[in-house]
Amino acid sequence: MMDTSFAALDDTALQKGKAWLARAKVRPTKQRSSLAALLVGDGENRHVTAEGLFLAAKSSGEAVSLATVYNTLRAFCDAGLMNEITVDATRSYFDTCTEDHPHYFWEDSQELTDAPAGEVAFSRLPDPPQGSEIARVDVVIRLRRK
Amino acid sequence: MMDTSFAALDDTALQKGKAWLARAKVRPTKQRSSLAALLVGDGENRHVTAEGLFLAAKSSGEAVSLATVYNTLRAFCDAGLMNEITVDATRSYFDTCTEDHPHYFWEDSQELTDAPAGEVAFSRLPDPPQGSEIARVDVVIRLRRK
DNA sequence: CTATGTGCAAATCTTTTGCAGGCTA
DNA sequence: TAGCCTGCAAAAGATTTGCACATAG
Repeated sequence: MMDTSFAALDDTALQKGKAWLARAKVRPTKQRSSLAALLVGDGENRHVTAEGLFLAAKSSGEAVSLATVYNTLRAFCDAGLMNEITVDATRSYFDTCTEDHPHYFWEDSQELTDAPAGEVAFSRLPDPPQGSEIARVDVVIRLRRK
Repeated sequence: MMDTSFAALDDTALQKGKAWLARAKVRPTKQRSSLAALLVGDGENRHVTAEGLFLAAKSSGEAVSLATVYNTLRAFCDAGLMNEITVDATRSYFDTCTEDHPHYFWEDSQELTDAPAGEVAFSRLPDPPQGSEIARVDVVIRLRRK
């Protein structure tokens, strides 16, 4: 249910986190820097729920309130640093990769991961109905344990 | 936000609704028959939210409680009569078409509709990771007014 | 008649918000 | 210093559940 593999919260990770915030002109408060470090401190893409990130912060020793985690994830999305992915009607997932790419959703563990790059392609896409344009195409490959 | 075009609740629609329930061996109570008539009474596919169906029932004169609408939609899904579609983290949508097909999601009106049949095709799909199989591939084309 | 469904209200769960105090630029 | 940020608790929505009553087969 939660992504347990977060970046370690060391100085290197903190620097990377702060650089990430600076790139989007997001003010680096203590809480935001910690969360950023957990998210991008090791250069990996992450798919998190608010609850998962909250628990990760807590167990890494950084006390951040759940409300702040929500507000911060929202702020990161508004700043273009993350994307919200809709795969489950009851929970929001946030992705540190902001490009439009396909996902695997593991129905057993409720985990969200990237589908292998370049392995999904459309051969046909409809023209958008008149007066509209395609904002994004979400592809979620739902996996079930066999 | 809600689908306002529901089938009229006349005798023909009721018969169709009851037949639909019978096909899946779902007990045709008064409320279920009414909701089924609204959903499939005219043979069209429908994409509804619980709230939307609840309001449609109410304005067609059939008093059904919101809790029952939720329970009923859940029951229809369990019986294989409908599918839940995840497009919005805050609301659940239900589709009377149970085949795996792509959708348009109109971001302005929050409406969900079918994308034109046959207009979406994959040229490549990844092999499912070992030990897993693909349960479904959700494709949601998000549209924005231009 | 018996199992199942219904309605209401209350509970639950996720996410947002108001406000007083804290911290960054 | 001024304005944005944080934390807490409370609010807000969507959905589910407990329980007494109703009803289909």
